[in-house]
Amino acid sequence: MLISELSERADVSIATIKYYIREGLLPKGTSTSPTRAEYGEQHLQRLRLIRALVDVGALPLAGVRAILNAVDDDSVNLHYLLGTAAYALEPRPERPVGDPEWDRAERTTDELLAEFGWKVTEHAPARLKLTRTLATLDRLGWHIDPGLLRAYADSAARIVRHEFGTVDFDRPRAEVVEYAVAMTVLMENAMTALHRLAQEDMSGRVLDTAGQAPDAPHV
Amino acid sequence: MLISELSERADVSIATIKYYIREGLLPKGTSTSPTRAEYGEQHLQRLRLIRALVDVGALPLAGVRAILNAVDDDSVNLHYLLGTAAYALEPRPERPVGDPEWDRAERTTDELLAEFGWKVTEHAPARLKLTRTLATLDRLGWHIDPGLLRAYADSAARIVRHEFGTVDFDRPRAEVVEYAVAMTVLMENAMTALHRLAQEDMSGRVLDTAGQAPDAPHV
DNA sequence: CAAAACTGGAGAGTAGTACTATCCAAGGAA
DNA sequence: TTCCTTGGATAGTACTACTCTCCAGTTTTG
Repeated sequence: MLISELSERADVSIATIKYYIREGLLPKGTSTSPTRAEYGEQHLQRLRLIRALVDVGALPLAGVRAILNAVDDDSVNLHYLLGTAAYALEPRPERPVGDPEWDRAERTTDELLAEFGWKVTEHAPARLKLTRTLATLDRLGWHIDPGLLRAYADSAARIVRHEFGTVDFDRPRAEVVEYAVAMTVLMENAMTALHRLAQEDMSGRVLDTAGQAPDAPHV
Repeated sequence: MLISELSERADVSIATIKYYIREGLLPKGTSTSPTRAEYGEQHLQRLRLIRALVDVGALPLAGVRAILNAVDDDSVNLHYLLGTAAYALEPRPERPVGDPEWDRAERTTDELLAEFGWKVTEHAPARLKLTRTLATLDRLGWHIDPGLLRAYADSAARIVRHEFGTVDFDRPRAEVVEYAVAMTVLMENAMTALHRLAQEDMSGRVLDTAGQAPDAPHV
């Protein structure tokens, strides 16, 4: 197909497709004449994946590029690829030194990981993210209930067992790899959405709502 | 305290503090002379909350402003405030018409909400977010296992019960309100971080990792 | 008491991200 | 043959979140 058809089928403007090609997110079409190039189904699928990661996953293009490079590199195994996705999802926060809140948060994180027997690398972005969140809450004067944290971790473990149960590792690598990336990025969205829905339901049950509708934003 | 002390204690540059005041995120200090103004502890706390929402919660400043306006408005009850926070967290996605994937996803969302008995408004951003995520996965050719979705929802319900258990509704309103906002925004971070940590652990157990370390980004 | 440093306030300038628009000459379709 | 589309390149735009510079008045310091 020509670029115009690709543009229409993926619902992405030609200018944007050209931009993605320039930026190395999408491979070039195969030239058939000096002013014509042919695009295939794989271009369409890739374009849809990019849009999904950008629109739904809210990833910066640099992150998308990092993930796609790893996806395309056959020497990268799946565990490592998931790691790459995790890195792309989060800019690496640097660890402040001599910060009492950070040190306390780090201890809490380490204890939790030990308690659940989770083996993750020292520099896993998610580990730093958790630590930073706990340190920030501490700095704001709120100390998180350890039981709540354990409930989160317990839920995470349960969910991940479910997720891995749905992966068919016998399918072609490219397919498994794209599925894994979509799982990591998109289902995280679904999870936070469900969290907020449960919160809205619970807050409606617990709190007085008489006279105020919660369906109009207060901006 | 003067602006320089506020800047130092909150670890935010004077220029940025001035910018926040201009943008209406932070109230002015009380002027003591034409070139001097006094800032109090509440300025410091507010500044820390802004930084937490921006840095850890990755909220845009417009979203932070919307939340803070609702926090400061005593006529806004807690249920409504949580709704405001939810709106600030997500730009309202518009609903495409005549899109088969979207319609299927919407049906899945509605069924799930009905099954769990969650009462949420029609236009809840989280509801649209979930629908959009499911529609996107559908468009990419992956159909989510209903059991997995139910596992997510189940975890969300369990977590929210825990969260509401830790809130002391008898404390002063300002305190409860800030706690609720922090809960919504920051603990979501903690949740996704734990999800990724559980994923890394599981992927290390299930997949071959020989010869490759997952702790260096593939960029 | 004079020089240096700091203050609040205002406006302009900057860096990064993600496009979007314009131009061009060569090909193809009506 | 006339018009439209194409690939390729370059420049421009919109938005966000600061950051810088300037100013005149005010403290602080030597």
